[in-house]
Amino acid sequence: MAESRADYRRTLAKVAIFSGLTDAELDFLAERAVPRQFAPGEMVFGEGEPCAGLYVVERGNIRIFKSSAAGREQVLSIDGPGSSVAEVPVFDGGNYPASGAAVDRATLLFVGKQDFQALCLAHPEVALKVLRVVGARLRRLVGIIEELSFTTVRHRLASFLLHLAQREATAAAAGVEFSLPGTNQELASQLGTVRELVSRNLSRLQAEGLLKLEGRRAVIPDLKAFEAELDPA
Amino acid sequence: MAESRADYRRTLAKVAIFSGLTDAELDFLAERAVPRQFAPGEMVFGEGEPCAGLYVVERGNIRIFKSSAAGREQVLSIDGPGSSVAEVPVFDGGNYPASGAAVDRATLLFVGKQDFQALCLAHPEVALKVLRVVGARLRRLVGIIEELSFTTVRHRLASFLLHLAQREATAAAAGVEFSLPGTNQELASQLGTVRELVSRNLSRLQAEGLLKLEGRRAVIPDLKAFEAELDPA
DNA sequence: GCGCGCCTATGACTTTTGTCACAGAGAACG
DNA sequence: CGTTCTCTGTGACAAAAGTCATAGGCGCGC
Repeated sequence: MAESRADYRRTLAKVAIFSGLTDAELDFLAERAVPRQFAPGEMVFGEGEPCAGLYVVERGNIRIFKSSAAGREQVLSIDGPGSSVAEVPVFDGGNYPASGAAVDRATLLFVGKQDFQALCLAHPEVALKVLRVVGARLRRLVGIIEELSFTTVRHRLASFLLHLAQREATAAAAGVEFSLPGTNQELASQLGTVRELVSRNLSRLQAEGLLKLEGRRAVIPDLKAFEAELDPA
Repeated sequence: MAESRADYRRTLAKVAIFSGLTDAELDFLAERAVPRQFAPGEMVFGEGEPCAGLYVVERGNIRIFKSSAAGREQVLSIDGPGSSVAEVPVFDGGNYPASGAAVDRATLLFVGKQDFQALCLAHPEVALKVLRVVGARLRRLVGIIEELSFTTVRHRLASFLLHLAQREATAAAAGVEFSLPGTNQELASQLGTVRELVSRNLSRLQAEGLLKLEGRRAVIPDLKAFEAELDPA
């Protein structure tokens, strides 16, 4: 038990909103944090449910999304180890604004609402850190709105691929190779569209020579040309 | 001077994030707040500019929006008296994520970044209140994403009209009358589309008998029927 | 290695959205 | 009163998004 508590503490210390806390303060949280295991695809919380507390990702990834009556989903963010999730509803007392589900096998630490609020009152800097994190989240949402409102599926897909490529980018290498994360369905729900359009647009980019596909491996032969595709449209 | 400072204090006291502060604390802010007047349509701040502080709306309305290279705009929110604006970039140190402009003749109070941060450190509850406000903002953004991603322009327009009508609603009256705010262009940028589609969809709703228009005055003859339009689609 | 389930690709089609051009209503102003 | 400006309404298109149905690939387990 003492050992796992030490583990939790290590996990918590890596989280942006808890950085800078003393060991004693981390222990306060670690003692109260409840670890929870999730299978791939398992729901962590559902949109509209009352919020009991926040989660910290220890292992795996969690996908935050909205779902429509027609069965479509729109991903709002995917958070990995070291991220915290659902800080917001903890504070405004409302329900979860969106659903959360494990992408893969994931371990999360649950921190109760009251414990967290107590911590914030005792340590004003924590609240400021939460605000920073929430600010980043807000920016991301604004970015999604911008993309949905102004750009085409093709553009969003290209921009998504570019981000993937830039992560992998080995300096100024000619051809960047990377692999497509998840299924086309999952890509679609991140881009705010449907499976078929992802498939079609991938084909189209390939036909135009901007992209080469082999299964789930993708290569962008000419990064410059690819980027140029994003500017005008 | 002392008089206008008392005015500022009155204004600040009405703002959600400053509620509960003592008179002395409000004075601290009121002394440092800088009043600024804006003409209709005038820019308050532009997307990407470094953020110097937040604004409190004393009179008038401010529109927060994104604009695209192609000249389209997407409104994120419209805030009236008693609202605060741009709290977020104050905390994460980044630039303004969107632009702000006065809708009508408006008076805003500017509160510098440092003054505000100092206040938050001295009064942890303030930070918690900011988090509540930001939480509401975040929910609204998620709502916009949901609508853009899942629904048609027609649906968004109908839902917008319904909200207007419900405000005006005199109990369970048969026909609700209200007036369309702003031009079709402005409506369009709130709904994430273009002028023509607003015009066309208004015509269509009218042709279907769900709506009656006379200039900018609108009447929904049968609220039930109108609402029913939103459920299935 | 065969079948099954899940995923992809794609053609054909509909609906929705957006663009362009232009005509006309209505207010604002000299 | 006529001019000018802005806003609306609409027809005619063009482009993008989404739907439906179907064929085929790939991996996994029995």
